Amino acid sequence: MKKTILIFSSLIIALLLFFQLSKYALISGNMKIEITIAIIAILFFFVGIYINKKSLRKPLNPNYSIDQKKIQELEITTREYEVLEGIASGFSNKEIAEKLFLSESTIKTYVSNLLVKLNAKRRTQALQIAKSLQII
Amino acid sequence: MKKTILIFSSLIIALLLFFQLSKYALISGNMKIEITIAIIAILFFFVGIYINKKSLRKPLNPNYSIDQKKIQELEITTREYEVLEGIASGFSNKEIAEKLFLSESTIKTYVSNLLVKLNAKRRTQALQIAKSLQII
DNA sequence: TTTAGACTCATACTAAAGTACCAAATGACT
DNA sequence: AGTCATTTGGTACTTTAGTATGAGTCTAAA
Repeated sequence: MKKTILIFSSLIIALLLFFQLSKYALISGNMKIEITIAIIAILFFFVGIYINKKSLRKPLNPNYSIDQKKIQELEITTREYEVLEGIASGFSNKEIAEKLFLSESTIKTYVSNLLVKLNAKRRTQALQIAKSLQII
Repeated sequence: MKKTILIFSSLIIALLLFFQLSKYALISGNMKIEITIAIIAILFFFVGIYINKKSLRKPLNPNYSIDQKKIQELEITTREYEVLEGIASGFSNKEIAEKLFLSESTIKTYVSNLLVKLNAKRRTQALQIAKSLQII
């Protein structure tokens, strides 16, 4: 936010200076009116692009935030969620077990729990549902 | 593409007209130079914003557009891709077979082909890879 | 100090998924 | 006419995945 204010203030100052300069140049007859207008047009064209880019960057990222509330609502525990992440990464139960230092049996238990909680029949369906619920 | 050209041409024409008008207004002394410049500045500011939005809409949505070239590069056939979509929707081989009016054997063949082409060991990994390659 | 929830693991299954081959029909291209 | 890629399917087999059930540990709360 502080940065934005700084950028905008310096922008305004620069523009004011530019106006004064262009006015002086016109009065002293060193510059044609068309060129002045063209320069201003180009300048503001890019200012518009710049401002627009700055303001657009923020409302775009939030598409990727995970819904923590939903996870709690579904009563998905920490371990279960870790297993879900493993599934999303394309790991087998054995691989997930190795990564979490657990036995494959334990992973199977968690997977079964997840399938019930997500109302899915398969891990791939669990992924699809988890994505639609934005919990992954 | 045709639309873009049309918009730009009409934009250029409008600008040329505006330039002529502003010059006339200045010569006839009906308008002050500062006002003219201010109008031009504001106009181009918004033109810049508009153009930017137009041109940004394409590189932004493409986060969700599938990479057809990649699909061809990987030599994934139509049927194989349809099966991949079925997997992404969380369906079992049998369910995919029913939806495509094929036997489960055939689906298995396609799945195996997909796994080779996507260099994956499991269907879940295939999904993860397919997503990272933006082909799904 | 019970109690409930989360975490852990095991056994014994059944059901999917996946592999390795093979084979035949089709359609486009040479 | 012959080649090539695609599509389709089958058999036999191995490997994962998933279910059902039971049980032990630990911790925080009632």
